[in-house]
Amino acid sequence: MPATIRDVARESGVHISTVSRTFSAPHLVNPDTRTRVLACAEQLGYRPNRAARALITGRTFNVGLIVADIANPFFPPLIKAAESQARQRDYHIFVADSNEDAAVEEDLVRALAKQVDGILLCSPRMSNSLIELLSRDVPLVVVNRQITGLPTVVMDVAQGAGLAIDHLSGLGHRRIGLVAGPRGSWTSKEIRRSAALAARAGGAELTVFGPNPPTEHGGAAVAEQVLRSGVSAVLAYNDLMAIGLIEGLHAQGARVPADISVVGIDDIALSRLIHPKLTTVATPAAAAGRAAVDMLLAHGDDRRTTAHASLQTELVIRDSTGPGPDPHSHADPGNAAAAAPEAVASYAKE
Amino acid sequence: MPATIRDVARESGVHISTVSRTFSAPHLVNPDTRTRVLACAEQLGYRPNRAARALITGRTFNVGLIVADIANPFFPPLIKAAESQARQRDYHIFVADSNEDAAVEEDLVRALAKQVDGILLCSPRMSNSLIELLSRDVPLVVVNRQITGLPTVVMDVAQGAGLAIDHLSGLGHRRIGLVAGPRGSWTSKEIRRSAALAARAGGAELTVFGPNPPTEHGGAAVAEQVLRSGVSAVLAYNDLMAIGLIEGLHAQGARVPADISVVGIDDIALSRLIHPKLTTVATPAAAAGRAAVDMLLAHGDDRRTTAHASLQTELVIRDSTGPGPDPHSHADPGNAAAAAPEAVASYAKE
DNA sequence: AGTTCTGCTGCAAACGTTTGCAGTGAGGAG
DNA sequence: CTCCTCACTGCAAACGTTTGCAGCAGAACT
Repeated sequence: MPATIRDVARESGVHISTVSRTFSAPHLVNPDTRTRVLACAEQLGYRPNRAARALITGRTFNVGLIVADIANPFFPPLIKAAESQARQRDYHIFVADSNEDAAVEEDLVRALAKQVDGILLCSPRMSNSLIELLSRDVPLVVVNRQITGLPTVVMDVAQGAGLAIDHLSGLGHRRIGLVAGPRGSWTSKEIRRSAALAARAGGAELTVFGPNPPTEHGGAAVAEQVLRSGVSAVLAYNDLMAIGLIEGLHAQGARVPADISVVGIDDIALSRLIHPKLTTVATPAAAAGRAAVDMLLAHGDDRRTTAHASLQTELVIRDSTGPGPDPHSHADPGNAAAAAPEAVASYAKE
Repeated sequence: MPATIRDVARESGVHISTVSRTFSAPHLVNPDTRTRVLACAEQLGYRPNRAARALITGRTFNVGLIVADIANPFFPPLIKAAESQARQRDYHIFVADSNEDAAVEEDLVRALAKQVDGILLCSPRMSNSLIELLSRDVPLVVVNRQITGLPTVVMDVAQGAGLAIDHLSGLGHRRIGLVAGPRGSWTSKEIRRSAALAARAGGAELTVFGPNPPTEHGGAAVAEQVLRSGVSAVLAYNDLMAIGLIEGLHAQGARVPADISVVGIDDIALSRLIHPKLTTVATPAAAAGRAAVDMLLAHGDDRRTTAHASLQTELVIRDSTGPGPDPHSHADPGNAAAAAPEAVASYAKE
């Protein structure tokens, strides 16, 4: 029913190849012919069939975008930026949600592979080796994970976590908790690594809780354990967890930041809206989305270019952090000792 | 480079048509042959090329999903549900963001039309007539707008707005404000219509502010005007605006709900996390996403089925609403009179 | 004048599938 | 034994493009 290239050809009295060239290689056709063809096309409402084009050129002008959880407010700005950037280049974006599940993620990559020119893998939960394997089938750009040999875009969350810990130890906190993210997360490992370093440098002790689901609920669930452990400040894997944690702490009767300080990571819109306003590490999600699309598309034909982009993060100090406890009245050491094994146990788990 | 149907045929010693049937009409091929073909396909990593399939069948197994703003937390749950529902039926979803712009929206529909089997138009900003026009090119399901002659899924926000106003007038509020949404929004009109009705029934006066951009910022921007108008309670077009409004009111020194009550619409995750917890009308976004996909896909070949789904909403009373002002000490009537023209003016605008 | 070049256009093969039709052989009915 | 049916499989056309090649006219050289 819709007009095809043949209809336009017939109407404008030229061969279909000329019509084709009018669209895909305008400089090869006589200006007069071109305007005539364009007029007919316009009048017939002709739009090239992308499936047919894809069939022969092998390029679909689509890109896939796989995220762990669309409902996590960290992702929408990234998706939005990627979509807009892609659209500017006449690309469209398939968005898929892996539900934080590595197996689903793999399925999605495989399913999408045939109908896209490349895939943006955001905060993947798969193993590196699987990702490398899949990248042989379809161009991949990995966001929020460093993998040598593949193009990647990461937020320098290690730097950010370091700043956060420095901030806390600077406020006098000597026992700091880290609420880890989900199991497969590279970011979570990075944060832990960097936080541990910074804690040591600042003369503080770091206790790790997790892994946990990276949601508000995941944060709330660990609140009691955090409180029992006797830490006076906590860095959470992301804002959502930090917010959940604060809720949980309030529910347990603790005050933030008077009794315990909390720092998040991401700086989602939400973190300015809760009470207390969240101190957090701002990550440039939109910039990452744009960079990833650029990288995928620049990439072009020469597959083996493996660029790496590392985006700066920034500590945003708001109201959820305050001075550490008075050194003479701090928590019962027995309690503290009890907490240590937990930390070790969860450390070993991942 | 990737395996084609021909490779599988050669490997398993059958004709390509048999391979094709193995996948698209398994009952037509001998079980033995089928298993052999499947084995070869598996081994070669064969996946049918959807573009080629689309070319001949005319079905792409893709659907488009256009929203006004991905970053609006109302949409992600809807998108997530739609994506999941679609994936269950082996469909994939193109997500696009119109930036609240009707012209962009039209472009997106046109661009997507050729490569999807149908489009979900969520909270469109286009005119009804344009939507009807476009629906001749591509099957459309409209979400959050009632259009006769097209399949639609709406949240019964009129009912919800009525409940909200009843709640407020029940609390003794006699002068209620309505912070309207964006210009092209059907939902905003519905809310206004229903709120006006309910206000009259409850013996309250309704003052309309807007239209406004449906964002936190849009809500904050109108705070001062709301305060000056002397209303003691406000219903906002959505939670985001309600939250922005509360921020704005706080900034002006007003307390919520002591000085002024605020009700939102949507019940986004956020509304439970701010302080005070927001009283709001819960809309079933995920259910709407699923219903819309079902409708589009059930639709199938017989184009002219125009189902309508109307999803129940529900008032969730939290902490941002409280009793109305003491009748003897209410706002300066001169002030109130000054506010009325504003309302009328903005009413006429849309 | 002959030759080459240039700018444009047509021809036809190809991309990887699906699908109506025709062909095959085996088994059952008469 | 013959004929019909049935279950399966092969054949080839089609879907709407792109693109290498060839053709053709006229312009610009020699």
